Amino acid sequence: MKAETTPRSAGPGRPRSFNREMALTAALQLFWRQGYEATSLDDLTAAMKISRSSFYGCFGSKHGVLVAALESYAAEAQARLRAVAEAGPDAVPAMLEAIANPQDGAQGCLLVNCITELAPHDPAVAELGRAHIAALEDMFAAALSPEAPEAAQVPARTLVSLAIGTLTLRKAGLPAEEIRASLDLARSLFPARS
Amino acid sequence: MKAETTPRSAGPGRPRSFNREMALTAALQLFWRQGYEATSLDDLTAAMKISRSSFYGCFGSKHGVLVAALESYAAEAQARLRAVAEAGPDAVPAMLEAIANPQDGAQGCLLVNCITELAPHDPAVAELGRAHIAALEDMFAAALSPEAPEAAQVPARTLVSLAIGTLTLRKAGLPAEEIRASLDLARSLFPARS
DNA sequence: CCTAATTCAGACTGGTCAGTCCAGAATTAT
DNA sequence: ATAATTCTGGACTGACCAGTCTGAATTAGG
Repeated sequence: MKAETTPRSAGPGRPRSFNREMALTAALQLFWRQGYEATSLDDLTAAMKISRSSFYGCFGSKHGVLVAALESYAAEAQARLRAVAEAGPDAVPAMLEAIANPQDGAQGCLLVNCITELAPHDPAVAELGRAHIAALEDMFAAALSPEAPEAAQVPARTLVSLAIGTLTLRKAGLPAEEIRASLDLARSLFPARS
Repeated sequence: MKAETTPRSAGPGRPRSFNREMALTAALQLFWRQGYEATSLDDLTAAMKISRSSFYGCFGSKHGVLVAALESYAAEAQARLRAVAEAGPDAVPAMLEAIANPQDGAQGCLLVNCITELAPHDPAVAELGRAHIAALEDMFAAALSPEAPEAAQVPARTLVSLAIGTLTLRKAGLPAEEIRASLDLARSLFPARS
């Protein structure tokens, strides 16, 4: 039992001079834009505007801040998608659009990026990835079949695959209208109300 | 006009003591398993069994060998898929299976991996990725509608998205039977002969 | 004010990175 | 043979890597 890495609750001592959430968001953006291996600790501390000591004191390691960023990202992405799902009557098309055609430009989904880059050698990332995929599936299943979501798990998974694959097309730089045509077709195959 | 990086055709001088194709294949496997950034030059030269001098003399740079490996990979992957497409009457399901459920285990498609890791900052990789995706689309379109492939371009693109997305599910470690169920559903939505 | 606790800035560490270079080895042309 | 040309092993380079450490700054309690 030695030093904790998490904030030492209250008590005496100099207070932290930065906001953990803000710093985490800056790290998240950097990982999103550049990927994990391509992001150095100097990149991170510069973007987060904290020193190396603060970084290690607060997040433990480069991998630690990645995991924290992925958890934060997954929670926010799921909340956003849930809001889309509950917003209107045609949930499935809106959800497909929200995942596969986001406003964030061509940087894709942070979790998909990290699964592709790291999952085979990083169990923590793989586990977070599976959990996120399962959450997306559940939301699609609920939208496809509100009364019996468990019966719609397979088509829900197909839709998740399709949305994720479309992200790769975007990332490769395919023209937006070509992507839209393909998504429109996909939507037509999965009627929102069964 | 100085040294060429490609084999100086014939002429005097010591002949190369390694096989370029074999070395390239070793590099390809390494990039496939580890990704680009995570693969060091020491990793590469060890796997290729050549010295740094030979590496730079033959391939020019780490990025150069990646591009060569991607070109080789794309050609072989397309040839393999073409063979699958021409093998039997039910081309579309067989092609989906070949892409999304390969025997290579959970390392995905090298080109998809590299698009995700590098495309936004690497125009050469993005271009190779788009070309490969277009080639896959053309093959699916030909399988969907042999007489008028251009009319099937949109569903073909949808199928490519789906196959690529399924690869990500595999990479995250989803159980094989869950993936199979989703692929089976997708197949049922796209009848092979129109 | 003094002490304990905590954070912070940034110097420092040993190791690794991609890429260069050179001396020597291997081969062909003359 | 000898010269010309090319390849190869591996030492070398300067930059950068993730992570550690020291000492000063800042707070609360006594």
